[in-house]
Amino acid sequence: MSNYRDKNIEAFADMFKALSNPNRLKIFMRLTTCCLPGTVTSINPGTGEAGCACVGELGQDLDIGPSTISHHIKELRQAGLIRMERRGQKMECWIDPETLKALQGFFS
Amino acid sequence: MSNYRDKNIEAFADMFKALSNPNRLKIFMRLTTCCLPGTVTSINPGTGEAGCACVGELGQDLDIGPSTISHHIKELRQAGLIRMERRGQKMECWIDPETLKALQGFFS
DNA sequence: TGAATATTTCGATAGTTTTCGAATAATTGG
DNA sequence: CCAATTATTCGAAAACTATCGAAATATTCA
Repeated sequence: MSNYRDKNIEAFADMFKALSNPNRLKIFMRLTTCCLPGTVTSINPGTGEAGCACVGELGQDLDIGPSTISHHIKELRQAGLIRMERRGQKMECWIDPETLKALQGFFS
Repeated sequence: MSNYRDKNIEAFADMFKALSNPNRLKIFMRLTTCCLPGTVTSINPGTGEAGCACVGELGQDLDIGPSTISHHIKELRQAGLIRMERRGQKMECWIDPETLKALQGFFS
């Protein structure tokens, strides 16, 4: 009887690939940080839960252009790590809680 | 006051890069599996702890040549995920327990 | 409507990664 | 010592990635 990890090797490899670039990892970590109480910047439009940031905010202090930021965020989204939704002119991003749980389980 | 993750972004990115290749991820998972009681194949020469496998064993069922296996295992070692030591003709590999702990902590 | 803001798409380029096969090295046993 | 086993190094080819800048798209506000 194979377990959850064995059935999803490709999906986990995609997640780790998304996190393998330092700039993408910083974006991911910024999102996990702003999900903590006290550092919330806004409310998820989709879930109503606390904790998200727009593309521009996520690209601050990263020394790469907006088109590259956009590309990286797309990679994180396609790996299933983050979710996003338009709110006015901005695109709000937040960590996918199910995926985060899966990653926590992977190493335990 | 910055935390452990923030100080080691590059190191974590290197670990995730090492795990981002499906073949390397399978090797890593095989090692974590054989570390569990009941599936132990041998004893770590370095630590005396249970759970390790040689390069040839790790490459089984992977459909890639031995030089590629060797390359992948080198990547895992350089990322700090595994440790290895010669035992006769074979090189025995095992998971670095400290690094595994760091990864567990990263997502929690 | 038109300017401003925020983000994405596209095409290009430089650099990196995966994999192979051949050659090389380390170890053991006859 | 020699052959067999195990693993590594090297050089090459194909595929992929990170980044840029210009152009395009979406939205708001005056």
